[in-house]
Amino acid sequence: MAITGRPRGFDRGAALEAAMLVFWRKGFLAASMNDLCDAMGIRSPSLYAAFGSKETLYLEAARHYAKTIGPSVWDQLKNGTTGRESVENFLLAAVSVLPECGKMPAGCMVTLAGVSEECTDAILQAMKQVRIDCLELLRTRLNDSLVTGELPPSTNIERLSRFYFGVYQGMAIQARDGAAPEDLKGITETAMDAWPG
Amino acid sequence: MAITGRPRGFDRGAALEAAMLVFWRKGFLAASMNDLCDAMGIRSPSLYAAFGSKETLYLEAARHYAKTIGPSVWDQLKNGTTGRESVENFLLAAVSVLPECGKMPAGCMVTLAGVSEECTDAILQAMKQVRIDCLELLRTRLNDSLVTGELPPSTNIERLSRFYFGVYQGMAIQARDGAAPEDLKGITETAMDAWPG
DNA sequence: GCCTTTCTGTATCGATCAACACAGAAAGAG
DNA sequence: CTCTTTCTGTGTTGATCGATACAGAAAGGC
Repeated sequence: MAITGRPRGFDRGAALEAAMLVFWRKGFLAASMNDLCDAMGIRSPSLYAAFGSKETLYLEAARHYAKTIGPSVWDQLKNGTTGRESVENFLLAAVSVLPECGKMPAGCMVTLAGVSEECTDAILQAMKQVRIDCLELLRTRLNDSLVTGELPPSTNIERLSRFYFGVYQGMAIQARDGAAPEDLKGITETAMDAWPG
Repeated sequence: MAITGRPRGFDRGAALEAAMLVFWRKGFLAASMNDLCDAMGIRSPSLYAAFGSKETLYLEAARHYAKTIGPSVWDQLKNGTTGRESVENFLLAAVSVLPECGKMPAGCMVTLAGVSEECTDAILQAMKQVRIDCLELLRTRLNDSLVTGELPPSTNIERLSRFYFGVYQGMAIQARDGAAPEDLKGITETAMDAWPG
């Protein structure tokens, strides 16, 4: 069956990107349909036809964030010969990504989303799952360092991964408050002083 | 001039406390007048007569939070013979305050407020000022340890205070996600490993 | 050409938002 | 008692929310 009917008059991917930026900056509830339509350059019937609803648009925007923005930070956990180096690279990537930069809002969309009960249950659950997955990435990397002997056998991996995750989250909030990259870099360097050994 | 007129039929302080809990849990935007009136046990004309508007009610609720909840954590910075002990007491207080407990929502109202642009400018500015004041409390305490010689003269106080503030903020977010006190305690203990020396 | 299909623009839906008008109720002052 | 003052309850305001109905426009298939 060939495609037929009037073709869509806008770039769906570009519209999704624009919606992501609005949700990232304002959150789910504060981002009104007017805000979204204006940023996406379309009218609401086109939005609903292409994305379903405000809620499903948010979920897709969050997935888009996790695919395009997230990896620039979290993939750094695979970049490093040692666990310590990997974690430091991860935090340093956060230093350069979290501050406001051009059209990109400050902070992390996933970290700041759903911390207040302003979203639907589906959104809260989805965002929480992403955070669980992120924590798991840290846990996995640190566990690798445990089995290779880089970390002493007595190391509490759960505790250490939660700590570095918390450092990332704290940096995300301070970035929202306008912290400069050098401020965040200081946090990173101090956090690395807590590395075991 | 003696007081006259029909006396208020509700406890203003108790109503403010109830409003604080609603704002704390849901945030400014998601907390509707209906939510607030129900929790406070009054009708909206009484609310407006006693508190002005939703915005001024929020600001007063935030001040109430800063006077009643905040000190249980931040006053610990004065409790300790050394700076290290004070900071550890501060974080341990956060461990016991941040998780959900009875009617108290999880997390820190000030930390979670105004991270998304869902509030009025006045609220955003007020909350940011509170966070600035908190950071200053840490900076002051650490500087004391610098002048007493507990911390080496080369210590970067700005960096260290931002670090421990970030740890607190990260703990606040993880508490929102349901982290248990023992999870937060692990973060605290790891963070203390970063103490200079 | 015409038919079918899909998208776009206008205009609007009911619901909910924060805020308030107004009248009655509850106190003290005289 | 009456008068004044202040608070409470009912009901409603205009604005905005997310979401659509509907008609016309723009494409392919025939």
